Amino acid sequence: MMRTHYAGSLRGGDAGSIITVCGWVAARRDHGGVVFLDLRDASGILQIVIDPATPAGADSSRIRSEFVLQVTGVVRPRPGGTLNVDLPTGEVEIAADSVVILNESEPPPFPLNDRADGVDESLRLRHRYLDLRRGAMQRNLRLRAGVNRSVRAVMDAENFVEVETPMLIASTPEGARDFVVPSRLHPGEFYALPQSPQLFKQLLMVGGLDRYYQVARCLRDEDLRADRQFEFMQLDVEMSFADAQDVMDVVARAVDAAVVGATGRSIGEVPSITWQDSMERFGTDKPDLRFGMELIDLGGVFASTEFRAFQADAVKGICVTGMGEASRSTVDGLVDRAKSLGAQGLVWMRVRDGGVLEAPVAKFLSADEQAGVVATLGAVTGDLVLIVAGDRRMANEVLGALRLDLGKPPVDFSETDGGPALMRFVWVTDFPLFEKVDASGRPTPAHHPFTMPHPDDLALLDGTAEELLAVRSQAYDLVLNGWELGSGSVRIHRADVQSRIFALLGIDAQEAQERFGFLLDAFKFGAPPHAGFAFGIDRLVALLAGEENIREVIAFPKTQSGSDPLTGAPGPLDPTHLRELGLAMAAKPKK
RNA sequence: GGUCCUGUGGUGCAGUUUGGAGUGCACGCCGCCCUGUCAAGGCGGAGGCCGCGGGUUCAAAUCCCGUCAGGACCGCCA
Repeated sequence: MMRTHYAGSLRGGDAGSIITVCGWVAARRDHGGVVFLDLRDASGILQIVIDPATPAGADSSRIRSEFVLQVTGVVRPRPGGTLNVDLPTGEVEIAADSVVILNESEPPPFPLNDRADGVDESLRLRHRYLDLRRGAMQRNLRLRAGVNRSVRAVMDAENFVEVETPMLIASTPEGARDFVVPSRLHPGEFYALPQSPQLFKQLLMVGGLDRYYQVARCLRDEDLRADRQFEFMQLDVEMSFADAQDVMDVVARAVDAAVVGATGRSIGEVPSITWQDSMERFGTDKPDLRFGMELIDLGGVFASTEFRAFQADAVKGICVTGMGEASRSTVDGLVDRAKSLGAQGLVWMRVRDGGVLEAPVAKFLSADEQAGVVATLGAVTGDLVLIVAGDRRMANEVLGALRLDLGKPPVDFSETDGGPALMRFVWVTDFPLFEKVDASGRPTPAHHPFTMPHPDDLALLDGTAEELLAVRSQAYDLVLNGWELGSGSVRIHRADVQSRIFALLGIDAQEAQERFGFLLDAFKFGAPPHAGFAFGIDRLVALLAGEENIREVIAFPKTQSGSDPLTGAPGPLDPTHLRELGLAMAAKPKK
């Protein structure tokens, strides 16, 4: 046994014990005679005192940062006046009898304490094994493990069966770009890595598993973002003989358990909003409910306006509290931002005393219209009113983006100012079945092609493009503070309905049979009605950790360009390896 | 595919706007001093391809072009 205690576990009550601890040197304070060491292990930091007169003093001048030590000594209360209230172990210290240097260390390339907060991320990733020693990373990974533990406990308790699904599967060109793996035994053929276990979990329902879950790795070859990696983890759930509400209830219990475990606070009742309402009020399908600044329809105010720009499909506005004094360049920046988001322009108005509007376009607006803007938006002196007119979807999305730019609070669940931190979960329901309809009248699915249409809208499936876009699905998203945590739906469980949807999507019978024949076949043998959900573990953990970026909660993440500074991946394959796989480079790669 | 930001001793930054000697700050590192510190303190020292390449100029960390790397975003992400 190399140690008797964890360094961070010792308290005043342990005084008098003779103990052995192991860990890394976090700091060394050499007074010429007595030497203080801060010894760090997974549990925390403990002060070691080395008296030059003891055997432990022999090597003390050699010891440097990140040396690995085994220290034996007696726990003793710190002398009066030298207690450290900032340290959980601050009442005690170890008077070292013996210090064994288990390993030496070069000076670390960056500080491993809080000073590392600003260190270049690629340097941290190149030496991730050092970065992981830092308290912040230790906390994040332990938080992550706790979230996994909590959700598993709920799923287990509710009789869900954990089933693993394959990583090497057939490529399906729908949706995200697949990562592919060449087959050695079948030269010229490829496996794909799963974007999600979607089809398998539906097959598990046909297979009578009744309730399935998996903490599943998903892979998508799409560009990376602060909240997106090639690889990510989902709590994947599927339930037979269940409706949307059953699924949402289970997911809410799993998320609640994770949040309670992490923060001690329940998420409470999760409210719902329809997709339609979310788009109209927040200009997005993942609304951040931590603040207001809702989008207001000004169509009524400008119903018979003379102002050309407002004779549009939709006129919508937001009122930015207290921004009326913003500089012209700031406001011009908002105009540029709106244009870059696809707006024709952005009308802005400063609200002055008495509801007087100061704006370049004021002269084009009647007194009634100006008064209507102020009244409808509830604007007061000092506010800035922003209005976008044009296509309704565009106007909503542009204002939704501006709303976030101007109002989004930082990601932070810590207790601030003694008040409760803000977690605003919301279910977004009644998504449209189709995202858009192309020129030939062919729709693309908003969720995935296995989503059950809303029963009231089935008749619209034979309709015009406009009617197709109005078809609602039985799909639902869980949103937290503007982050899409996950989505789910009631699935199609009948071969005839699934074939009809495939046909609508332009997948003819032969193609459907080739790609998804196994699913359609399975549906011929008594597939139960089923529904499911999947939510992103990385995103939930990041939000619970107060991180803006999921790389901070992933042990070994990729950079934005998809490379790994630690291992050097991706890299070239040697010619022998390529030949074995039946592959040849079509062109000399760049670099 | 696109827009924007960043790149200066091991680390974090200032210096770039308005070209004039690698000039500065903090930390770390090395040496010496120091027996109660808490990211100890004092004194001294070492350490630089100003990401890389090209151009303009008498002169480039600084201006221009290109490129690489990292980041934020748009597209993309059923």
